[in-house]
Amino acid sequence: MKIGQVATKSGLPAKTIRYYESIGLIDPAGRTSAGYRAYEEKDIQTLRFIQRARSLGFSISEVSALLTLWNDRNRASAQVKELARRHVEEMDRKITELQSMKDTLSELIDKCQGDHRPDCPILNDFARLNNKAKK
Amino acid sequence: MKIGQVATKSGLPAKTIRYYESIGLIDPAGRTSAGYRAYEEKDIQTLRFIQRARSLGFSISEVSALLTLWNDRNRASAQVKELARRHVEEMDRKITELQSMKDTLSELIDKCQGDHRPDCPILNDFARLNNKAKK
DNA sequence: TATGGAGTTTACAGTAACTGGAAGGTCAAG
DNA sequence: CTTGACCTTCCAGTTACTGTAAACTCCATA
Repeated sequence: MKIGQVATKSGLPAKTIRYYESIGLIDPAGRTSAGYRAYEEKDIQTLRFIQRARSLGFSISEVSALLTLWNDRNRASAQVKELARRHVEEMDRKITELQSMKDTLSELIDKCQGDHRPDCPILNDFARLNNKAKK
Repeated sequence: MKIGQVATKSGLPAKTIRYYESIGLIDPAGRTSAGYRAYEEKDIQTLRFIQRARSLGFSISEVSALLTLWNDRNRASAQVKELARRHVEEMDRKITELQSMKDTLSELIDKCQGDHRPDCPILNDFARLNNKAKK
């Protein structure tokens, strides 16, 4: 199977598959006599695994660890769970941070008339000297 | 005032201030006879403005637009409000996406025993062929 | 058989927003 | 005069790709 088909089946762009190979996330594919990359079914499995993990926000290096665990018949599920739990915590931090930024900005927006006049509480706030903490 | 002091007062690393100058976000600073960058109070204002906007998640190019608006005595606050509203929408999208990823992963984690045995619903899910939609 | 188009190859550059590090100049204190 | 703290520039690295170019390879049709 050539890279285009694998791309379709795995949900990853051909370009991305080559990239993953280049950084060593996946093993180099075999080659046809013409130099085209040749894949098998199990490669699609691996690529889909990666696609799924990436879509859940795992970084490349986390995916790499996950792949190792996946290929380890003797792994303890506790290891995987721990990795996943840490990832969820990280996501929680990001969500909280985004939410807090959003709340702050939303408040500012509510205070702004948003008309033809130049007076704007949003810009005023940005320019204020001490806005580390909200009173 | 030299860059170190400005860094402290603005809340931005000196390195970052130089970077902002290099990409044209801020005007090149004046120089002392020794070649050191020399700043005035109003520069700190600007830098703090940038710091604040960046801390609220605006991209550099959005900050650039905001700066232009800030310096425009004839701006309409509606423009600023619109820019801010779009940014909030973007944040909302990100929050929703993160939350959804987190929910999916959390479910998987709940199903995993997390003990010494290798069986792991998390990895099983990653390896499954069709997990685009959850049934 | 020639040609065209789709798919493939590599290599290099660009993206966002910095951050780290090296090599060297400047300045005030001791 | 020598530290040590700051300052300068320049280049590389980070994350995870994506875009582009030039050059094959393959298959089908004219």
